[in-house]
Amino acid sequence: MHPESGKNRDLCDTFCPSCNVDELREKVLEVAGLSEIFKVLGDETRTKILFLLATKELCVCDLATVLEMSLPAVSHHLRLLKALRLVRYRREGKMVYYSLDDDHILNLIRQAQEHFAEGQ
Amino acid sequence: MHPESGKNRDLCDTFCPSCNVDELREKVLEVAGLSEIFKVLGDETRTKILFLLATKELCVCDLATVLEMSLPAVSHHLRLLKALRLVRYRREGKMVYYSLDDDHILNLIRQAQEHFAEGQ
DNA sequence: CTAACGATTAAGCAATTGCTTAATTATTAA
DNA sequence: TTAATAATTAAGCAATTGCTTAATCGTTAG
Repeated sequence: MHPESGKNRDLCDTFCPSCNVDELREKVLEVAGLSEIFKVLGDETRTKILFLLATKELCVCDLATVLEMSLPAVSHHLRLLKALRLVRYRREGKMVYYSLDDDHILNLIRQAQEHFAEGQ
Repeated sequence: MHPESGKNRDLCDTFCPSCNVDELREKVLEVAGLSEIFKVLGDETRTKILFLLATKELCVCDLATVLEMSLPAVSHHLRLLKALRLVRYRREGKMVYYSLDDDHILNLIRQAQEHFAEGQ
């Protein structure tokens, strides 16, 4: 095998060029927890909801109509978005209006649109 | 109920303020298919892989070591990333080296980092 | 050739996800 | 109060996901 030259390697027998495992493990911590945001947007319905709410506030029923989905299904997604503080809600009589509570998430969507637009 | 004033509404009995369903359905098409990118990044391991490969090319075995995962598990993720043209690979002897094939995806990760950094 | 190693693939499984229907809550109108 | 409507919640289910182990492929060394 190879010497234990500060590389913590258990799998490969060979060395990779200038690869310090500890350093890389340290570095990868920068993106820890990040996927939670991406998971939210990983569902098409949720991206659509956020995108729609970015233009104006809408009630659950309207969202369901536009998205052609059942009311509980939409409500389920809104609950998640609410828990992550991405949307806020406002009750008005029998209806509950939702709106975007985090403009920053829109940048992510726009960035993805660019990515998508740039072919590949 | 309400008149069919070009609103295609099936669910609510009431009108929402200045809400044209057809228009919104049109608009929402802009984000259709977008969630595919987010789904990829929705898995922590994949985000980590992309982030690591952004710094330098690494073999599957090294990735497995750094991420403390089994080799097949990592290979599985790389296969997906390869299919989406996010990474490229290069065989060198017994080892296969992967590297980032799409710098644009890094912007998405950075943007998410900003989002994360800005509290909440 | 055979043996060893890195990587991939296959099969199977547990956990998660996103929906459904049904029941419940909140509000308003009669 | 009762009835109706918008929304939420609960329970259950099918599909998907991400892993595991085992088998296989590709390359190199002996």
